[in-house]
Amino acid sequence: MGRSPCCDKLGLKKGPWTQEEDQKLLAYIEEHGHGSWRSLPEKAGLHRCGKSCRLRWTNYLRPDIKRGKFNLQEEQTIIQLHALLGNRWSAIATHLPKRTDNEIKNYWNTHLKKRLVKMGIDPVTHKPKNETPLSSLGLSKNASILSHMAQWESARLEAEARLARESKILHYQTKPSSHHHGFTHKTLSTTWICKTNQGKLNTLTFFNGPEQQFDLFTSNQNKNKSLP
DNA sequence: AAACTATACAACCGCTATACT
DNA sequence: TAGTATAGCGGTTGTATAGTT
Repeated sequence: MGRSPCCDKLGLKKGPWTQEEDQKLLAYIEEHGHGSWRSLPEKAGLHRCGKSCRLRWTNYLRPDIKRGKFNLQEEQTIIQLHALLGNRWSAIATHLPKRTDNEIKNYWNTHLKKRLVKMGIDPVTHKPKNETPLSSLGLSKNASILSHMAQWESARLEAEARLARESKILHYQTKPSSHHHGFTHKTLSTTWICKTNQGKLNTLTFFNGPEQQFDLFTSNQNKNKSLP
């Protein structure tokens, strides 16, 4: 309900962090842990609000963060998970160890989204933008894209229905720990069969946890699943 | 070399959910 | 039970840098 007023206080610094500030924050957390973020800045000798400190820590200073370029595998994972989850960056981040939701979100917005648009795929729906009939398209490239999209759409719809059912079950079985999206991604561990538009069957293993294998589309006819 | 534009990403804002009193 | 503080989330903005004219 109540919103933190900490950032509104006068005299608190905003904008890019300096090395000195980073060091102060790091040193404090290494020694004491972050504890209450609200009281941390004063204790650490920083003229920042607690929220700013928390973001700096979680998105940049945390030692278990992998920085630098995303590799192909990571890119594919993001695209695939985005097709299923939409802009649920924190949920996507749980399947990319050492990457932050902020980093993934930025990478999606600056790289991947544009790439899909270039390919003629709507980055929101993950469907081809213009519903041009197959026959009028250059088949080789577009057909594989459309095939890919059809498979994903099929899986996505199946997943949505499944998750809707599971979330109800989980609601009774456990107290949901995650936030407003209504279900706990981390607790789901499911493999099921989904049917593509071509009537083929795929197995889909879903969200076993960050350190376990994320294995979508294990059937043979889906070797073309990867996007360039 | 300077001005302008595009890109990348760090950081902030405002919201909701949850924990606590 | 209601009110408040805090954490976490996604959207958006600001700024530094690279590229182009």
